[in-house]
Amino acid sequence: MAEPLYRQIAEDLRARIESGELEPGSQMLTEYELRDRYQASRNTIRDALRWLTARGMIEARAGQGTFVSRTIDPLVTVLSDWPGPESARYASESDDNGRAPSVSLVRVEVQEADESLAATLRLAEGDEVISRQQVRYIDGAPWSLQTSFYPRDLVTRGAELLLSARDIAMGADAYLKQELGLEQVGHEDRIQVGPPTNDEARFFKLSDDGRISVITVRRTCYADNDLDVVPYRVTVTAFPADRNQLLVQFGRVPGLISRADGY
Amino acid sequence: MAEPLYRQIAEDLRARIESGELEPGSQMLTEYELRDRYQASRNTIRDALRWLTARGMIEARAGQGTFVSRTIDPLVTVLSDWPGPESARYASESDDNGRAPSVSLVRVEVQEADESLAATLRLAEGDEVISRQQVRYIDGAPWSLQTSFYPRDLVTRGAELLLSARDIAMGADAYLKQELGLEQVGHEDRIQVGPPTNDEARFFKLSDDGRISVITVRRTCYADNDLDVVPYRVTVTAFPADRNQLLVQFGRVPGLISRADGY
DNA sequence: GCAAATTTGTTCGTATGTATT
DNA sequence: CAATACATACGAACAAATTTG
Repeated sequence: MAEPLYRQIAEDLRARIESGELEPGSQMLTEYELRDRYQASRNTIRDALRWLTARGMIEARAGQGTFVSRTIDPLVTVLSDWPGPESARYASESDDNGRAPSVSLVRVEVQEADESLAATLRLAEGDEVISRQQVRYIDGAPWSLQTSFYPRDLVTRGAELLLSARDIAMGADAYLKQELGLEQVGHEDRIQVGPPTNDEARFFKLSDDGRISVITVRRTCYADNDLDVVPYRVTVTAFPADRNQLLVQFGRVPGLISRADGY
Repeated sequence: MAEPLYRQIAEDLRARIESGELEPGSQMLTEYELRDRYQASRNTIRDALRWLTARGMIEARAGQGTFVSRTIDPLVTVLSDWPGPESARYASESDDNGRAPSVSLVRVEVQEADESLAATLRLAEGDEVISRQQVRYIDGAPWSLQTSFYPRDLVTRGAELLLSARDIAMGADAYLKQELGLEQVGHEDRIQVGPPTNDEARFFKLSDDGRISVITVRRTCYADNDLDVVPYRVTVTAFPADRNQLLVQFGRVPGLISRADGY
């Protein structure tokens, strides 16, 4: 057997979708109709449909039918211009498409730093950190989930608004500068991609087949400290890969004002 | 039925894997043994295993058995320090793990620009471009696939080595500067994640279930031109998401020398 | 609001094919 | 070649979700 039957059927359907014969959003034949059409068992048809589902080309809705996937217009997040977790500049990132973004209220917790977080923030494992979580919605659908971690120490030193479950109106960066003289001089983003956690799948309403990956951006922000730089915040953002893209700009590029200050 | 049987079984196995009871690399019980163990049919067991496979937790090998996945030590590619497609600095990116990287010979072709490429390089659709393709291996396994596109015009103006199917020893950037005075002043990276194309799946030996996403970085490089900047190269790199991470640094961060020149 | 019809989801049993040891 | 283990394929029945009358 050169190709299994279910793959042949899947390839045939794929060709019809890619040729445009089956339009995005349109309903496909039912499993029983496809069984008759291809002279195969329903289970074999289901294997073929599963193959297409795994590639995001179709989606099945129980009780309704199977539909050709619509392509999502991705939201582009500019990392190099990314102001931080609680900035007012969110709205401007996507309104070029006329979509309505919104940001949830902040959920604030005091947690103990795990090993990885402690190492990044140069704390001891178990030291307390403030976690500030925000959700970003577009047209009412959850789009990204962001959690910032600050050493508890910053509150002790005067940045008490970090414990407030509201947006910091001036932005966290400006606030930390005003209260503590803490100024960001650099940051590092680690980008990794993997299957969603159960929480993420539930939160973003991702199909539970693990098909859609989540892009995780872990940003460490650094402030000046005489000779060295010290980390003062870690921000972890989860972006479902089916609706997000990232953009990074360096130096002089069209549409970006050159910044001579080093970042 | 709160949870389908196959999901209950999958969750039980997942818990055993995550607890360490089933070690990475170890062989799991066979489908028939699991059928007896869980008092379910073999097909239901297979549904449970498929669920775990979709999450990359296990992998089945026909004729051998099913095994708990080993975690791959990811290669971290530093985008902000990424010199370009044909630099000699590749080797230094991963040898901290003692792995052996290598870069394939270049495959050079003259192609016609498609709509997207033409728009980015400010050409007309169908204009000729030079494509230079390279493969990167680590320990003999394909790790990333990179294709750079240059306007054909650059060869006419004197950069004839672009048509040579060998590495440009001094690096493409230095070569273009020497021959044409073309100097990179900025670049933009667009990062997107999606299922592999058939070609990518075959090339990277990804399982054909579409489980592992591919990170695509599309870099546009800009050179100076009096008032404006002009694009002169597009580099598209495909990174299988199971073995790659990206790192982006801005401003002053530990381990990075601050660059005051704007990028 | 309920009942029927439609459609996908889950589960079982069985048989045969293919890859590996 | 034989044994083992996963892969493919078929048929059947019932459950759950959704729409429709």
